[in-house]
Amino acid sequence: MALAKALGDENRIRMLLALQDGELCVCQITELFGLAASTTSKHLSILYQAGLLDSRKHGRWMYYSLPGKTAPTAAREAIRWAVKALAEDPKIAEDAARLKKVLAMDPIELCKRQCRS
Amino acid sequence: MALAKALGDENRIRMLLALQDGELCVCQITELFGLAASTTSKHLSILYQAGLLDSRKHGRWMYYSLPGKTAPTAAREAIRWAVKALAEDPKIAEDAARLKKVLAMDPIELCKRQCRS
DNA sequence: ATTATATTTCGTTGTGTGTCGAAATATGAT
DNA sequence: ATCATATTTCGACACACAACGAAATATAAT
Repeated sequence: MALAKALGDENRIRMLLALQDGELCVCQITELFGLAASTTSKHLSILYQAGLLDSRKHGRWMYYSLPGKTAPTAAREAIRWAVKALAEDPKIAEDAARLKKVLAMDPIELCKRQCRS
Repeated sequence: MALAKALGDENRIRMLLALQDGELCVCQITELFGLAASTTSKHLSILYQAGLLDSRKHGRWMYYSLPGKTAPTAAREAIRWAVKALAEDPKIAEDAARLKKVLAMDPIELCKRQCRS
């Protein structure tokens, strides 16, 4: 039931799908969606607690990613459904496009800096 | 996205799964969950608008059921996921048990009467 | 036509929760 | 040690929405 609830929020499900191409850190996702960092963190925490995300801490950066095979099958099936269900959604496509820009941003100069590696 | 939101409410997803064994009318679902009739109606309406339910009016009774093959595949996949994801959920099992009692109730005498046929 | 009943619509109320900013925590850099 | 930065936690607020009861609608029964 926590799964369904976690996926019930638009921003959360979009965050989940934004991770399809690999892990992102909180500040990247924050930049991507234009939310407060604390809000982003909360959403990611909810997804994580529902088993929908893996996390990895590296220095000050917290990376979230779609879970691997270790994840409970219920969570993996939920993700597979979400990916399929929203494959055509224009908002998801826009998110993907914006994500490219975020990934291309100069990691140093950024106020909301991109934090890769 | 409406799909995920519709499934994000606990009562709604339980109502959906309660329809696994066939159509039910609003008063039966109302009895099953102990909610106000108007609340039940609203939930069913939201599920219906998301494409997750079929409906059929027969006399004064409104029957809701899981959609057939005519339904959009997105909705059908959502239902398949929900059924699978909550197959083991104790609340769903309790709902199914209570449903049996509701179906066994005397259709005539019931205050919240069962309304079959 | 009138009455009874099933459902929906509407208005209201209360709770949940998404959002933010500020403070706290954690870690890296100087 | 001090400072900078990434994230989380906390408190407050606003808005969404689930719940109810009452009124409205629809249909059957008398």
